[in-house]
Parts: sequence; structure tokens; C-alpha cells
Amino acid sequence: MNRTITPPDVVVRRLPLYARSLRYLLRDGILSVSSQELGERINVTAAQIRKDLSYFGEFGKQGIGYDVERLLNQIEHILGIDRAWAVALIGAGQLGEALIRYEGFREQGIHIAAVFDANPQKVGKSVGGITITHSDEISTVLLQRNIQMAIIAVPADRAQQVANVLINANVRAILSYAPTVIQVPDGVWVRYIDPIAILHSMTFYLSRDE
Amino acid sequence: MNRTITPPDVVVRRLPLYARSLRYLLRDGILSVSSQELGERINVTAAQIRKDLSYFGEFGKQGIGYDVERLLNQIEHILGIDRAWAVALIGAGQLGEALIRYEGFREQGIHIAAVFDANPQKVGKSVGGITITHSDEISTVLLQRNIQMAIIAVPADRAQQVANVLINANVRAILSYAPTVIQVPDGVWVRYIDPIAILHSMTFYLSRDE
DNA sequence: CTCACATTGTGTAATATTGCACATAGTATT
DNA sequence: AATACTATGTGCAATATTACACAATGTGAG
Repeated sequence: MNRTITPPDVVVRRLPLYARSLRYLLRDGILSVSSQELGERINVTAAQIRKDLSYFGEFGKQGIGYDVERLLNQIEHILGIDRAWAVALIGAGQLGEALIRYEGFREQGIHIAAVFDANPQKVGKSVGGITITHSDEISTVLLQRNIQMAIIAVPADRAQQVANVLINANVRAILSYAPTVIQVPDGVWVRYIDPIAILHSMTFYLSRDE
Repeated sequence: MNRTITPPDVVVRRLPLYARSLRYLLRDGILSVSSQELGERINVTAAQIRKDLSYFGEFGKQGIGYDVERLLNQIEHILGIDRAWAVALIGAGQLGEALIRYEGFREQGIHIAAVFDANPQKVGKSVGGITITHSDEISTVLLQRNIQMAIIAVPADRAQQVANVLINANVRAILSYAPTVIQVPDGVWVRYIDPIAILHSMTFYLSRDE
């Protein structure tokens, strides 16, 4: 029985995709779905989905499949996204501003609750209804407000030092847009958004067969 | 000998990270590096790096390590990033505009060579020096200019139909920012930028131990 | 020229991930 | 109530990925 062991990270990373697909099904008024059907929508085998879910419990009905709303609720609960999360954004440049204005975050429970920038010219300004604070205040503000997640949107050469400050402020999950690898201690999670690396990996295949 | 088999995709996806780290080393005037040192910078074991490289040839010197510039050149050649790539951008909304203005793409050989939007109000406008074309023209323009890569920055409910058009226009590599899984035939590569899914997977760990 | 040292490239082992296939159980039909 | 279907949950096999560990080899010092 899988439930007794901690789920591999690769499984945890798929759960949000399951949740999203279920949300689309629900929106379209589809009440029930099989692992087969769900899998076809997101290019995952049916067995994979069932095995993944088995780490967390039994959610389906044999012969029937899964109740869409119920499974969605369960997955959202497992991921902890049945509540809102306050996130700090570090860096209010071109990218940072675009992230502030992106509505998808708030719609999915990601609340950008504080924005920081090291440029004094930006501090005090308001973007998308939120006032930019100086980066020196990161630690104070985050500890005070108990913010545990952060998005890094600063240049690569400043990313590590920003991360260090965040870690000191008890941040435990970081999403970095900076094109560099960040070193963090155990217990802190870092993930990256790296479009250039992605494009550069695909050029390999384009170059290859032509 | 590894060189005779095709490299796993997981290896190909690491190559751009190696290249980037080597670029930083080169910029800092570091001429030589061991797999150990390189690995420490990007959190990959030394053995992994050596094994990865072995799919493509022998690049190091025993007892010494790797010549930074030489290895960088080799990896860039393997990936096909020793030349520029023309990329089409579909969707000139908030996100699309931010991507157009992002200098990192051009600096790394990614040239946004054409921008499309379905909104007639946007067509004809110029953003960052490039004029927006109507999405109806995607196929014509891409075939004519032989553009094989595209970035999708349209809402989720339009992503699949955009992808279909792209595939028809012989696009073989797609980077999608739309929060949905796209179906493509064999021979076409799709990768995703999905910050919400990433954040939602990390909340799992934050929820868990508290 | 020889020796001590460092680091590669790689065969092999270990681990992680995915996929198969089937017993099990719920539903619908007659 | 019996039968035919359907689709789950899971043990096990297959595959993929990572890590180990060492022979091979190039370098530099003396």
C-alpha cells in the first residue's frame, strides 16, 4: 500500500496538473471522469494517474471512475491550495510588474502580498494596487507577516543574495525567474522558470534532423 | 560507449544549464573547470556531468578538467545555439508584450521575428520595434520565413487551436505559457512555463510540515 | 625520467519511475 | 438474482536515471 510512504516529488508536481484539468472538466459540467479520460487530456497514462493518487488515498469508484468535484477538492486539500497563500515578490522591474498584473495568480490563490525592489526610485511607487517596499525591509516584513513563499524576479547576479535574505526570513519555497542556480539549505524548496533554457534544449532536436 | 545511442531528453535539458554556467565562468575569467566544480555550481553531481557529456564525445583532459571556452563552444554547437533562431510569438497581451521587451531572448540567440494577435485592435500596432500581424497570417508568414519555433502566449482556451495552426505551418518546437496541456503529433516538441503549477506543487510541502 | 597527484570516461550497481495486467468491486440490465 | 461490463487499486516487471568506483591518462615537481 503506497499511502504509507512519502510521495516522490515527481508525483507532487503532477498533482497541480490533475487539479487544473479537473477544474476545466467541472467548468464544462462534466461530473465524472475515468483515469483513462483524464490521462488523455494531459498526456499521462491512466495507470500513472491511479498510481499517483494511491499515494494519498482511494478516491475513485470501481467501474465508474472519479467524481470530478470530489477528486478536485481532495487534490486541492492535499496540495494545501484549498486556501490562499501570501507570496512576496522581489524585483519590480519589467518582469516583476508583469507578474503583479497577472490575474492568474490571484485567481488560483496566490496573493502577491508584498513587493520589494532595491532601486530607491521605485520604492514608494504603487503598481497594480500594491506599494513597492525597499529590499532592506524584506526580512522585517516577511517575518512580521509570516510569508513563507517568494518569487525572485531580479537579475541573475543578485539572485543568490536575495535568496539568502529570504531564507533568513524563514521563506521555505522560492520560485526564481533569475537565470542562475540558487543554493539553499535542506528544507527550502526552489524551482525555476527558465524559458531560455527550455528553448535552448528544443533547438537540439531542430538542429539534429535537418 | 555512450556516444552511439541517442541522449535521453533529461540530459538534453541539462545541457543549457551547463552552457550557462560555463558562460558565467568565462565572464569571470575562469579558464578551466572540473566536473566537480561545475557540478557544485548547479547542484548536479560530478559523475552526472561527465556521464551526460559522454553522450556527445570526450571534452575533458584527465587530471585537468575542462577548458571552459572550448567546452562552452562544444555544448553550444551540440545544442545548435551557436546560431540565432527565429521564433514566432502568438499573443500580444500583457504577457506577450513583456516577452517582446525581454532582452534576454535576443542576447541568447532567440529572435522574436514575428508577433501575432487575433485582436484587430492590436494588429498593425508596433511593440518593441516589431509590428503585430493578424493571427490569420500565421501560416503564411511562418512558412514563407521558415520559422520553426513558436511561443504561445494566448489564453488556455485558445492554445490548442493556435498550436494546430502552428503545426500546420511546420513549427516543430513550441513553448507554451498557456495553462493547459497541448496535443501535438510525433516530431513536434512542446514545453510549458507554468508558474502556478510550480507554486501549487510547493505548497504541498509547506502545508505538510507545520 | 620517475613519481605523486588529479580528474576524466565508463562499466556496473543502485535507485527511481513508469507501465502492465489482473483481482476486486461497483453498476446496470434482464 | 444472475450476468456482463467497466474501471479502480496495486503487486510486480520493465525501463530510465543516477551514483559509485576505478582503470586510464595527462601533468607537474623534483
